[in-house]
Amino acid sequence: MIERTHLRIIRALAENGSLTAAANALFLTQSALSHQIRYLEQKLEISLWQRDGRKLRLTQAGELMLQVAQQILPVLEQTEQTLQAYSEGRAGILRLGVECHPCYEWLKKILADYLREMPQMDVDIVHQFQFSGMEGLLNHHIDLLVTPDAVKQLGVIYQPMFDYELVLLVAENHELSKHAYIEATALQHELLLTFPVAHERLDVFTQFLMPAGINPRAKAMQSMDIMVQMVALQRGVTVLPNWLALEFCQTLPVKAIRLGQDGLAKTLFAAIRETDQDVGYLLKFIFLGKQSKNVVMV
Amino acid sequence: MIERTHLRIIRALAENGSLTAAANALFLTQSALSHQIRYLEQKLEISLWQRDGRKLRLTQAGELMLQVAQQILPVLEQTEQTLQAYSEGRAGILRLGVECHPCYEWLKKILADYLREMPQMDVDIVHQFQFSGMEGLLNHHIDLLVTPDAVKQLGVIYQPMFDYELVLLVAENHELSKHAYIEATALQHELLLTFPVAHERLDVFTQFLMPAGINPRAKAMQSMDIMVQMVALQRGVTVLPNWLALEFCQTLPVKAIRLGQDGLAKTLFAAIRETDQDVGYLLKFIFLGKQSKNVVMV
DNA sequence: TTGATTGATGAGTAATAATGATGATTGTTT
DNA sequence: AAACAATCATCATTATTACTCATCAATCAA
Repeated sequence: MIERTHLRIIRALAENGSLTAAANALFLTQSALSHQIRYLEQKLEISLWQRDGRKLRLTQAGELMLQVAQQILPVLEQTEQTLQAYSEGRAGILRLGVECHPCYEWLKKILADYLREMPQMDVDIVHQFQFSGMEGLLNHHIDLLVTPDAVKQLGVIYQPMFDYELVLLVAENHELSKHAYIEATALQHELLLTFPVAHERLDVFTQFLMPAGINPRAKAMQSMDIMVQMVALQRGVTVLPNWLALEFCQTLPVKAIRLGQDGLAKTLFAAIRETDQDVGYLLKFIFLGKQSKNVVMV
Repeated sequence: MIERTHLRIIRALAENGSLTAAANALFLTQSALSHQIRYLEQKLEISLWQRDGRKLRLTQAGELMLQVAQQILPVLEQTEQTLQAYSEGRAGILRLGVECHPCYEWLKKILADYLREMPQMDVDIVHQFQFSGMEGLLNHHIDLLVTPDAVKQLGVIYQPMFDYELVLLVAENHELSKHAYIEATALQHELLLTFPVAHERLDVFTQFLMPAGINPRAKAMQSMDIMVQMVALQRGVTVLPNWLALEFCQTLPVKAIRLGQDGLAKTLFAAIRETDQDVGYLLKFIFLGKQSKNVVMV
């Protein structure tokens, strides 16, 4: 019954004083407005205005409609603006998932840039999942998953963002610190400090130690900073992304050493649902992620 | 851009789970809804939903639209209901003007009935006017004027509601109380207690005393009740509508006497603007006013 | 695999909205 | 007073928009 036009007409009439003026303001003819309101009046069996001389005067019903118009039209106009922002990928909620500790460290470096460039965006970071980050992505609990494992999955596409290398971190005066690189056997009798996750989810184990049949003592630590402190005090060794390791090398007596002759190369991927391939704010994140070398590698 | 249909469609989709179900709920075809949203999506360059299997899932933009729909649609629906009530004359604000004291007394008797029969109506009573009640009516400060003077006025029509008679009220043991009626000369030496308005606006003067050239002492009183008390105590006489006078006769030692052989007949009119001739809540008031004999004459 | 369900899409039709022309009324100016 | 300008209502016509029908593609269950 009551359509947006009717509200617009009533408001324009109130603002411009006459139907003709209102029509001009709305880029329509006076006739059009007259008809529109007439149809509504017929439907509702009500009078919205009365002629008073050659002007129109709103009836009580008309005044009510005007109030409603002044309440509703701004909401619609605001909504259109916000949707516009959505469409240009400027606004929305970026729901990010991160599963691994290095991913989270990397994300912290990236995020400030993203928020600076996308002032209308909110960001939710999820790192606890019922089952896995992938499941969170498929269930629409998150819209983008930062992961180093590009496991093939129907309906999900991956974009590589950031290449890095996992390196061993040892104390500067540790005997291994003299080597340019080490083999798995060198770790046989070391204490390996790790993030508190299953060994199957740690690349040092799956891609370096286990293939060589080596299984050193390991100790899970809650805080990365304490982990590194302990390395500096020769109470163990650990494995970190090279860009993190390099940072610590600058402030602590620790040294980074390549794992294997060729190093243990990794890539951070952005996983998104295939259906979200052209969602602006996701693409923007991926774009910034690909530029992250400049931000992360100080 | 965003029209009511779009909001209805999004809401129906959210409520019914599928487009087809939503279409049924709206008595439209699935195709119609699909098209409508498609056009809007094109206009706004935005996606409101995505296919997810054979169901649809709202995007963030769609969720925003849903919120807006849930905010706005109830307002419109409520407004239509209220307008419906307006159209049937059930709701609105009855802005009444009263100029004379007897009118106000009469109104007090009527009003309860009106409010009882029109539960959704509010009533404003205006008795102070810049210039006159008529001016208030023409300026749209009031919509109905209760007046005993049906002065011809362009654009204003009168409806007679209630006939009454102005009578003299004297103490029971006053010498005039023996007469069935009195002439103006009988008041020559009486103290006339009046409402606090100019004598030209009092019918006793204009239609009874002045034509006979009589000009008794007069005293304006603020309260009608005190005025009558003083009459009962022989401290003066006064003139009241017969139905008010009769009430006092039942509780106080006072008597009502006709003014002149034929009595001083009056009529209360409802004055409304010609343009409001078929405004329901005004007609209802006039209708009840015409039945007021039963209410007022106990 | 088949069949049923659901949504998208294109073409055609029905319904609605806008226009232009005209007449009536009102307020102003000559 | 009379002529004029401004304003709104109304009618007939045209332009636009919304809806339906038919059909296709994709999904899901039997």
